[in-house]
Amino acid sequence: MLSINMKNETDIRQVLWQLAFQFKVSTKRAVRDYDLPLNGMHVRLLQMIDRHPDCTAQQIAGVTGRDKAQITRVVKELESMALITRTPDPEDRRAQLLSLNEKGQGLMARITDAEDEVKKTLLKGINKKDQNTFIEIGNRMLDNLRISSRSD
Amino acid sequence: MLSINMKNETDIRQVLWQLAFQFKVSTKRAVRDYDLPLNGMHVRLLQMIDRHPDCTAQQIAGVTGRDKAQITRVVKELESMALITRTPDPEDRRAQLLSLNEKGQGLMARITDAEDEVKKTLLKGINKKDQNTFIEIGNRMLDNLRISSRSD
DNA sequence: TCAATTAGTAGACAATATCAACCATAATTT
DNA sequence: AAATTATGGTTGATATTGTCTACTAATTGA
Repeated sequence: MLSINMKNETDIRQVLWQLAFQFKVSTKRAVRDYDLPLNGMHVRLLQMIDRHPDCTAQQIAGVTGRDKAQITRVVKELESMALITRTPDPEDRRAQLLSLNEKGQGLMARITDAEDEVKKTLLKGINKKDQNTFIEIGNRMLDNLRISSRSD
Repeated sequence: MLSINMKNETDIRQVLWQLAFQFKVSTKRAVRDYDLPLNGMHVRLLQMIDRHPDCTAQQIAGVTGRDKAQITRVVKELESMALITRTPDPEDRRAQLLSLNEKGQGLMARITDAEDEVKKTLLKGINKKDQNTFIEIGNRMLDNLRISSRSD
């Protein structure tokens, strides 16, 4: 057999890409199964706003690494769906503070249910210690990538 | 401080999404820095074909989980860029065997260079054992997701 | 032989990402 | 204060990626 199989060894890239893709697909399906009229970015932003109340679009763009134009659009959609409210930042009249309204919070609770199911599937048979190890190593990788892109 | 921060604990979702996104961005930048006229899917498919010579579009769709229509399109683009060749499968005249031609192989070598740099950055300071642990746990998660989506 | 599958294609469309130009406000410089 | 520069957000254009349906040709199985 020798080293003929080298090209087939599991690559970190494969794992990352596949994992992200499969997770996205699973989440999408779960959200759909819960009859939530939301796409991936809607879900993502609602979560961000839920986690960071009174954040600004700019902050979300920074944390997620997405383009601010994209954030603007999704935020506008969420507002037109009456899920979030935008209030001008008293400290800086250019900025707007984002927060979930009641309807948004209700939906968020159902999103959480849907995602918890996916998480339960994802983590089946993986003990707490391994989960933490995975997250810890993953975060170190993230730091590596973020640092390198800062000094572009 | 108490448990006020619970909502901010690092979530496996955050790690997966961020990692995939940042990795994609880094790879894209690296490919661009090498002046390779390719988008993400081009790169992805070239890699697949390089790793699995004489594979079919269907196999790629299966392994990556992507829609076969999408594969068809990218394959056609790669062919029109004269990077791959399609030969009818003698065993099954519906199928076509994909392989890199000389130009494709040359490009592939440069893609590998670009991606190796990203990988080097990603894995900086993470020892081999941790890398393997990460991949191993990641693969277990992948199996979980794949199994669950089979029995839809 | 005939029905059910399967590999690939094509069209339409939704979702996500990127880029540049722009406005209003804020911060900085002179 | 006036001019300049930087920042938060918006808009438009466009590229890329993902999904769904319908279709053809070839294969498989009963």
